Amino acid sequence: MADRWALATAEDGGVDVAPLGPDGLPAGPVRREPDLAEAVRARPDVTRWVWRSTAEIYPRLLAAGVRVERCYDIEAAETLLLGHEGRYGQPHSAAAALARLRGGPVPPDPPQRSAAPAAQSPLFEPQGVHVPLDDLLAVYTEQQRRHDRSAHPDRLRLLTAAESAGMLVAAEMNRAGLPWRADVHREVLHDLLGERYAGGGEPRRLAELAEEVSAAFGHRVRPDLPADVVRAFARAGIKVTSTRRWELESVDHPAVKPLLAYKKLYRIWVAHGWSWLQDWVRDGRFRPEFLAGGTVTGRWVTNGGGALQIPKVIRRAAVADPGWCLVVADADQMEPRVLAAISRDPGLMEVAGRETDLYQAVSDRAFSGDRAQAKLAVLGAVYGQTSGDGLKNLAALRRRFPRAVAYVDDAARAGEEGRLVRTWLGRTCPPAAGTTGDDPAEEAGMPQDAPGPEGWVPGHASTDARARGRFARNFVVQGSAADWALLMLAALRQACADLAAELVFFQHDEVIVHCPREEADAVVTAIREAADLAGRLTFGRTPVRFPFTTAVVECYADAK
DNA sequence: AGTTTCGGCGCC
DNA sequence: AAAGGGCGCCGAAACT
Repeated sequence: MADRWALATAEDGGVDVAPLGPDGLPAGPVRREPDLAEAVRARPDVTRWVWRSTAEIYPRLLAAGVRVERCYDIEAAETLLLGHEGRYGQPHSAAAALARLRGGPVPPDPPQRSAAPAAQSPLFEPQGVHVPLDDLLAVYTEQQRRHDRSAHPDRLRLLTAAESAGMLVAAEMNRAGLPWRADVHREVLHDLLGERYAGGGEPRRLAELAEEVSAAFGHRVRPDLPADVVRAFARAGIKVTSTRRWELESVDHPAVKPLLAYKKLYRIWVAHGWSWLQDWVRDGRFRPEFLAGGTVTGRWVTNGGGALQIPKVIRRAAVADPGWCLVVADADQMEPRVLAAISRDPGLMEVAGRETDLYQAVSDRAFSGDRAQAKLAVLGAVYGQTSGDGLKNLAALRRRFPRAVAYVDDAARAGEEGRLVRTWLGRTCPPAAGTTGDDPAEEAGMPQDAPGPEGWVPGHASTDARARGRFARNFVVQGSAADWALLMLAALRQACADLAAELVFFQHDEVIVHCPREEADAVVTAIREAADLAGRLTFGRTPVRFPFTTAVVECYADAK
């Protein structure tokens, strides 16, 4: 039996399947099967399913208890290939790809489905899209050629495989959910916010703090309205331009303290309060919808529930099932390690070749032991800091790690000049990212670095172009880190397949595995091995190591 | 009345 | 000390 098969869904709920040869062409007759899940279940030796969209097909398989080993997601591949070819933003559906191949009107992509809170059962899946198997295969074989035509076909193929694996992991995580104790969550809310009042208004603690703020000003002020607060400070003779915390912190006025306390708690209340619990937690699981490849850098996003922004205090409610535990694993200083790997800077690679604290080692070499300064400098280089201490320290960083800084500087220049910028594996930055995209000069194809209405700024680039430069600078690091993280996840997923362990959470450089206590050691080992393997696969032979800090805990809040 | 943008802040 | 990258979320404000 061929290890690679193609699959196309049909209107009547059935599927067409066909084995593929090593060249990607059909190696046997197309078979019509009445049921998707049974068609896949009946072929356990298939190691890779080639299909249109994992997000639309795999949840149906998981619901029927069918797991697949690998897949090739044609629409995810199309997105990556279009970006790589500098055709960012063109429709990525299989139907659009086919139209481009055959000539003819290219259909726009269907609108994105919005998230459904867990409280509403998703009974009504949208009407599926069905592309005939022959058409899918035409797109697929052309995609193989497009991979081959790229500058680094091996890397781009790896990226497509990793993105496809990410789609599988996301679907499995969406099915599993993060173990969540609603009772613990309510306790935390009550401790922080006090009782709720009937009528749905502010809880007690927020109401008290609002009273304190009003009392401090001597008149009624609503702390949740920035305009109200700015006006109140003005009446008190204090000029503030916003109510951001860092600005208020330097203001000497008795309202500041309760105001800052209010804002902190208000945030918990509106974003992760009782209504969040109602909407997103069901049957002991928090169920966000993870979307692999949801950002241009390759980082994931979640649809609903703010799953990637769970405040530290709220993590108290993420508790393993009885007899199980959470293995919480956090990659140590992922971004500078990735910068070392992609820039091949000898000094930074040497530092990143140890598992010990990278920022401490950088500071020993370039900042006379001041770790905080070293960290600021490194992050400033990665984020494109333009002022402040980070910029000053950038010079020291450049002296000691010239290739690393040059690498991100080159990316920034390419971004400013509107050239394509890619991650290590070939994910491509959209040329106009970081801007509003509605600049008339861009539409008219004028030079991207023409001075804008704000006039010429030092650095020989418009404000817009410099924003693109910062974006591109960050993109190569953040995006290459996402490349590595995807491969790490894929490897970890395969290791967990032999265990009862389930991946339940992923956040850029952090992963949570829910497993029986007796599997914890095996999972910790699997994470370490997955990180090593991902480092080798992604970046080739480098001395750079990717250590994780792991914690085996019952409660997420107890990790680190 | 419904939709989009803004402000502020949570996470990395 | 000062405000650089990526996101999502919510209510209010600003629109159609």
